[in-house]
Amino acid sequence: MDFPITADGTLSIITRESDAAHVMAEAVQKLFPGTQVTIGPSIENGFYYDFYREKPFTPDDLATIEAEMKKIVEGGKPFTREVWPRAEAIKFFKSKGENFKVELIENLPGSEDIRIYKQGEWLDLCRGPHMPTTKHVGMAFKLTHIAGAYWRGDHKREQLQRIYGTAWRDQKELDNHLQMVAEAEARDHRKLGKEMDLFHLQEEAQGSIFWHPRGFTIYNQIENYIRRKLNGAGYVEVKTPQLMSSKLWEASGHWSKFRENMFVVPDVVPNTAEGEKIFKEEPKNFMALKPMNCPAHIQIFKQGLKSYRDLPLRMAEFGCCHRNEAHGALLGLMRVRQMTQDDAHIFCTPDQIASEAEAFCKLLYSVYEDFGFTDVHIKLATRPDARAGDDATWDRAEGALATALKSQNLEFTYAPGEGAFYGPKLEFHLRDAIGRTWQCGTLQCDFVLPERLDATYIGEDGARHRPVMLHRAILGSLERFIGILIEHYAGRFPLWLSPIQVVIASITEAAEGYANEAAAALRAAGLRVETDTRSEKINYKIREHSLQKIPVIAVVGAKEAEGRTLALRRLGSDAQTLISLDDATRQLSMEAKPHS
RNA sequence: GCCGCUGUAGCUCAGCUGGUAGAGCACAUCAUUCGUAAUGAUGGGGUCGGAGGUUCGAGUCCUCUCAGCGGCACCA
Repeated sequence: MDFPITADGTLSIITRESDAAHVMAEAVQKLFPGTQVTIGPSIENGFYYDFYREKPFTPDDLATIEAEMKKIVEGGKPFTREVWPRAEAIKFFKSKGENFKVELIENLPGSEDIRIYKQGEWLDLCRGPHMPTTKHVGMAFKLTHIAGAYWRGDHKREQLQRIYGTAWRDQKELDNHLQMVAEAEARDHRKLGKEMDLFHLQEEAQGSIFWHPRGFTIYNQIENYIRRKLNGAGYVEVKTPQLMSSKLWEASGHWSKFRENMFVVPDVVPNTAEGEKIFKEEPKNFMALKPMNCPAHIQIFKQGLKSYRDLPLRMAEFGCCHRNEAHGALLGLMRVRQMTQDDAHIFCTPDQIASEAEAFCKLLYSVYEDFGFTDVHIKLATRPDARAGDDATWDRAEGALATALKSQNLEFTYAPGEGAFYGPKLEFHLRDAIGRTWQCGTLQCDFVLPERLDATYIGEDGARHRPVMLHRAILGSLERFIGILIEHYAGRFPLWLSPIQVVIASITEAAEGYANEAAAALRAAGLRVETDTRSEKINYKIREHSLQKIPVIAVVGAKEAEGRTLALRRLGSDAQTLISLDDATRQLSMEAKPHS
């Protein structure tokens, strides 16, 4: 950096990544003439640059580009900063056929300088700053992958070719980083899900999960845990229909806005004869699999008269929802077409929003703490362009959510324009193994749906009033949350969640009877226990169950049978503790007791 | 949905320029009864995601299609 700082702001000392992006762009333009440059920011652990080129880059091109980059780095060309008049900059980039740069400059606010960074002959429009020379980039970089991306993030605009890379101070740092990426990939929930026999997916039900017995044990533990939490927090639980008439979705507004993502079922009896059309007649009425639970919950709310004394009414459902997600969006457990939300709707008065929002945040954090999540990223998504409701209502709703966060000193960032059409929302994001963040918890403030579906309560004044509806979920969907949980624990679940808590492995046939007896004792205490009495060596059994990430292996041989003891071995340790069967039962069942 | 990559036994993967499929693990059987991360032997198992095409002949080339993966877009 070779200019004084004149404005307030934070300055990232490390500009290596954006330097590397510039070097990459120069290399690409040298190797692939005619390629247009667009933008190339630094990102977490790396950088990317988007190029416009008819022919996409191939994985082989990456090595060629890297080699060219190394030449540029060795050249040690100084980065120099220039400020150009707008018109000249536009003229220059136009003459080079850099249409995207021209568009960028034209869209810069009039007051802003057109800053150009040069590295020898090559130059780029850039805010900067940069290090003194290209040599400062160093050799510890690597281009990691290629992807498509839209110009300006707009799917109606040109598709660009994005090249991602990562750059570090020295080879050791780079190796470290690559090593960490490899380790993170080993925690991938899809890989562990297969290895640990938790669930699977297949073509015939793409985007929907086949839960295996072990995976479903985890699922049930979590559902039961949330149920206890909700009971303790004053919720009531309901169950609503899977299929409902399109009329209800029309009334709620979802039919017009989200129909293309709904699974619609014609309300017609199909033909069964071979060779005939499936439907005799063009269907007139349609049903839809519910993509969300709120309209159904309002139907329950509307049964009978509600008084202000009934509010806040917190209605929960483990609601199974279907959304016809775009094919390219599906991803393991993280993005599915059938999901079960830990959903609830709080019907309340406007005065109650703040206290309910606050109580919800507390509840959410107590749940996340039980699972050991500390890295939670909160976003407050505000009014989108296409929305229902007037601005005064939006002001109130956004204010209430912000207040709830501030009152608990929770840090958050604004996501302008990303709210739902009916109201603003809080999003609670968690990270997966490779650092991607996923929305899990949410709290949404809705003044619109109660209006559309005509929910009312009788106020103190004897008149009908509109309740406010708070949509909220803590886990989000069981599927996604379990996906994140698998990666979070790297498959090593705490005892209360582990599908199999104890494996009793016998050393010889003579111990088989005692192994079964001990298993029965542990099961009677509520533990999930399996026995392994195969005629295999104990080393073999230990290895197998350790790889299966069984938290406790109890070895029994003649000695244990004789003394009615268990030799316990914990996952991740090779220490053995000899303990009486009675004590083990007490101790393990205590430890396996789920949270509440 | 868009761009790119991938798709071979239950799993992980090999199969160069086209000549009618291989390994390890797993599984089955037999032997072994062996104290804390892999006992040995034998055996069964795939037509190479699907459809079509080129060819005397295709896992290997071409077209279409489906799915998965990496991103992008979307996400009530």
